[in-house]
Amino acid sequence: MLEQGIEGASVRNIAKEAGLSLGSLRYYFHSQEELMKYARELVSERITQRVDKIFASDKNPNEKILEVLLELLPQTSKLGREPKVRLFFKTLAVQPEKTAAVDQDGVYLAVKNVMSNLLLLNFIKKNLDIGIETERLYALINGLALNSLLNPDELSAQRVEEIILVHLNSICKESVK
Amino acid sequence: MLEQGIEGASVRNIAKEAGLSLGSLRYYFHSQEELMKYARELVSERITQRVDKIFASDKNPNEKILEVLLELLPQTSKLGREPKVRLFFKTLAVQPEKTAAVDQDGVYLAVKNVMSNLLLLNFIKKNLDIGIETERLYALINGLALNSLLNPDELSAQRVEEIILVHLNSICKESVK
DNA sequence: TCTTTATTAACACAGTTGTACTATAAAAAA
DNA sequence: TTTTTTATAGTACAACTGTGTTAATAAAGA
Repeated sequence: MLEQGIEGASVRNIAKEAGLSLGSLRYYFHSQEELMKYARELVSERITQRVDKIFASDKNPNEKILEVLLELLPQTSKLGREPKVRLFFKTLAVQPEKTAAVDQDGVYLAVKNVMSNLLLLNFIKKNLDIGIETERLYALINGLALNSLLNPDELSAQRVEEIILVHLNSICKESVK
Repeated sequence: MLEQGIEGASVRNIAKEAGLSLGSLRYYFHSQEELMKYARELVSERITQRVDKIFASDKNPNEKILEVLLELLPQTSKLGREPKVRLFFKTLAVQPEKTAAVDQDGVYLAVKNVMSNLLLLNFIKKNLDIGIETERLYALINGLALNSLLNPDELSAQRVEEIILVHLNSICKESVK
């Protein structure tokens, strides 16, 4: 996927990349859909694990939350390949009859996690609707992921971080900076 | 594209949908890339035209701006198919060596237009970086487009409008409501 | 009327796709 | 040792892909 795009992710190419024959690969995965589903869930799990690890570290909350959000984006993730591949699957799902559920999206879980943490810390400005703010942040993350992948030059890692900081500041109280 | 997804957009299927033979279609478009480029630009142009039309209407600025932004999203556009197809092309571009330039994206032009209008009207809060706010709004629009297409049930048209209104209010002065 | 151009259709070619089936080798169990 | 799983590889098939070529038809111009 990273080298040849979605079209290159054929069963044959994947088998070749894995050093297996076509028959061998199909011994483990009886269909392409099964293989794709496994990969999709694997990527989601890895992202979730990485996010949990950051949350479990002993930094201050502000740093944690920023680091988590940056970890979800292709340009700024230390994980490297996973957020990019996740977006590939996401765009692949933009197909009739192939819609993947949101709940199994590690990024959505991470965003919800970030928001409930901000709420628990009493960082959120008054009169904000948490549901709407969660979906707004989730959309921002997905949009940044898409844009930074399509236009890495204009939307650099530093730029992405600036935008996320601006957004966080806009939903957090003045005192938190 | 709308019926069978990106994979269904083969030269043969398009010819059939257009009521032409394969040879006839290739008389006008010598390659698939040429055909795709034409369609991509056509969609972008239509969106731009629609946006210009709204800006040229005689409503009050607040209404215009909201209407323009809603027009860029699949669920809320009165244009109907174009924003959805545009997103298909956008996700199609998430492929190595196939990156389409941002400048020819009608949606990006529209967002820039919205921001400079807000600035001209003196609606924007003080101390905001216009460049960053433009990219933030552009990412939000693309994210909303992606999410509402993948999850039309949770992210309904009304919900999308609420989110956009919240975002506009967050970057505009208190007096503008 | 004759000739040139525009338009349509049909077929062929080489390549790729997902899937199914079969034979072979290694490992484990009896 | 024999038998049964586990694992790997190879091949075949039908369907599709983009592209190229060639023939036939309609329209327009000289």
